[in-house]
Amino acid sequence: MGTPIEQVRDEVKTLLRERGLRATAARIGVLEVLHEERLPMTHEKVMEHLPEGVHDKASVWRILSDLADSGLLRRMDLGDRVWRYELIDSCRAVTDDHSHFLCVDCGAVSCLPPLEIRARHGELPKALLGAQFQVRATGTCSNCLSD
Amino acid sequence: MGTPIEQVRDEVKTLLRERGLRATAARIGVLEVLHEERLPMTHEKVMEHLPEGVHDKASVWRILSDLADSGLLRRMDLGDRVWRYELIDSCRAVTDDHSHFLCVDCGAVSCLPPLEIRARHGELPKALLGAQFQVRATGTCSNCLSD
DNA sequence: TGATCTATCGCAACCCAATAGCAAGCAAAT
DNA sequence: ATTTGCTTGCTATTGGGTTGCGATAGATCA
Repeated sequence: MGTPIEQVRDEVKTLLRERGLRATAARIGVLEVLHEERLPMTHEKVMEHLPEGVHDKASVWRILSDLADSGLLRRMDLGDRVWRYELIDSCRAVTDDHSHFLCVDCGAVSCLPPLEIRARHGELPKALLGAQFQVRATGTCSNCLSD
Repeated sequence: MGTPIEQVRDEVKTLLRERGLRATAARIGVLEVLHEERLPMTHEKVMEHLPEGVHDKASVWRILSDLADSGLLRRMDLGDRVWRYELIDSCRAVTDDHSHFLCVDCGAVSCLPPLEIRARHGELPKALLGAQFQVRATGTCSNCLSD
């Protein structure tokens, strides 16, 4: 059935076409990068890993937000005012809306296990029951701690 | 003891001087606005409420971030990529580091009661024990729901 | 396989919140 | 009242993100 890379490429093409999007080289490249890293990446980081020939800032920005709109990527702001994108597929096993840990030192991002939120005293206000909660944890990761 | 407004002004001056900051008209104006609103405000919103004579965008930006650095304001990003500032003093009664709710419809911000976060299964990873958690809730506020 | 249609790309110019640099202004100490 | 140096206000710049538009190249059909 071809090499693992070809296999990923085929899966990615299918994903795109399923949503009525053309499977262009640029989109495939972006998705492959995200597939390989399996973590939320900034536009800048994605650019760094892109294959030769795909290097237009605006295009990659458009690709990232189009793919997020069509449900292939999750778009998030971890509080440092930079959008990050993550392949939804690679995290579906964890939880559909999981949280992240951002190392304030090196900027590394990691995924957190499923969390739950409660009021510390009494119950949550009713208006909040339908709200969407985003949790982010910031701190120093174990790598940076040992330096 | 003077009018309530004069009283606020005096308190604000004291707060500034306690941290070695000069009690200038611009800083006092910013703090008074924040004191009156008692909610996280964007730079833009602060500008709208400033008294005559304080009009410089860059200065207000500097004031806001200086005051945040010196611990008078809390600086936060509620996920819409705009900094908001809130008088720490005005919320001390609630909790020292509380969370916020942002209405995605009208943009109104409100404070949440103290929350606690747990892992849904098992325990939190040890690395997270020293981390700082920020929770933000987004949704539709009761005002907008009834429209 | 080649023609055609049109989504997408690549380029360049632009937007805007946020910062930096610097001279003039003003609060505070003497 | 004078001096000192923190702050302001103006201007220029940065940096993440966006837009307009002609050119390119997937997808579809003959």
